[in-house]
Amino acid sequence: MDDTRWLTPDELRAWTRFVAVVELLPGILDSQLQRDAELSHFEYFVLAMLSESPQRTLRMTGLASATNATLPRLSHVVSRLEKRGFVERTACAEDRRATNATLTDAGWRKVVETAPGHVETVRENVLEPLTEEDVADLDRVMGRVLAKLDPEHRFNAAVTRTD
Amino acid sequence: MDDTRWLTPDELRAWTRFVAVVELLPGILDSQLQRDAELSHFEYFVLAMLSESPQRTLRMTGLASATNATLPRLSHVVSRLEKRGFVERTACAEDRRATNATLTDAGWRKVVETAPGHVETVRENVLEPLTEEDVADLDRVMGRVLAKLDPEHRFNAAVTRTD
DNA sequence: CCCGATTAGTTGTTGATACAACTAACGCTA
DNA sequence: TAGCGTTAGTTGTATCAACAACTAATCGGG
Repeated sequence: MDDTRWLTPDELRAWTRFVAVVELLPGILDSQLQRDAELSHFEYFVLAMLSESPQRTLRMTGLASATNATLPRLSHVVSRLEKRGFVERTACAEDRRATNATLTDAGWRKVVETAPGHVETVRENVLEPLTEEDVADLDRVMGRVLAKLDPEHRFNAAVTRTD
Repeated sequence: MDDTRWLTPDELRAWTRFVAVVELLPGILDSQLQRDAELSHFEYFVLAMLSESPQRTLRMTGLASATNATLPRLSHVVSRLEKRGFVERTACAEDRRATNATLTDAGWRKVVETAPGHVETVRENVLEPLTEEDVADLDRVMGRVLAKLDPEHRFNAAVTRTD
């Protein structure tokens, strides 16, 4: 009945630590951004993805897939960002079903002024305690896991590409 | 004005992949547990922490800190689990302000029958794509990050301990 | 022994996400 | 060009988490 392949002690310890970090990290990122920019990490991520896109514009579907959001979720978030003046919706010329989300100048400035604090948080909490070799190992290991979780390389498409 | 220490290309790539995994993993864990056991990952985690504790019992405060939950959040979750018969609240004898949360027999059975599927999901999505060396590196790197994020070793106290 | 401060926990409200249902537009085929 | 299936996006509802306010019990001086 029980043909479960349980984790070895080494695997268990690695997994336990990993899942702890996965639980803790979002809270760290969210609270710094919330405090300093009144942005959730996801909202910041949406703005950042747009800021790196040609014309600072992406289709809703493309943006959803790049941020791993469902379309309904993204639609709500973009509505909020639109109310705050950071994003603009424009009709898509080629396909009248589609909607383009464009980063406004105010949105661009928001990203520019928010990024340093965010980077500092990442550096302090994640990169700082790591050696150069650790960073290389992290990159390799996460690359392998990511290949499993996101084989299509949809997530964060602008930056993640290996090729 | 801009004395930000930006990320090097290597750091950026490692971070980008890491944050992608951090975004994707909770959804994977949640949906498997929701589908197979009607439990969120957090609910499962609460039950699992209790199952590993002496007398299958923990104070609310201790359970909150071990699961990185605020007390209000935990209180609500325990209420739900109590309604479903998996957990019982009992008054604490030594400190009448305190409440003990105890895993019931039904809760224990729930953990026992849910664990294999969960472990299988973890194995398939995280451990499978990794070599033995990768697992060791993951353990080391996460240990270092965790030491920064959770210096008190409160999270998952039963298993994470190094000593 | 009593009063302020702290600790433990619960409850209510507000905001965000998931899920489902819906509208609108495209595209293929007959 | 009519109709069916698919794709793009929005809107409404139910659930869960964060935050604040609250109650109750303990602790630590005077």
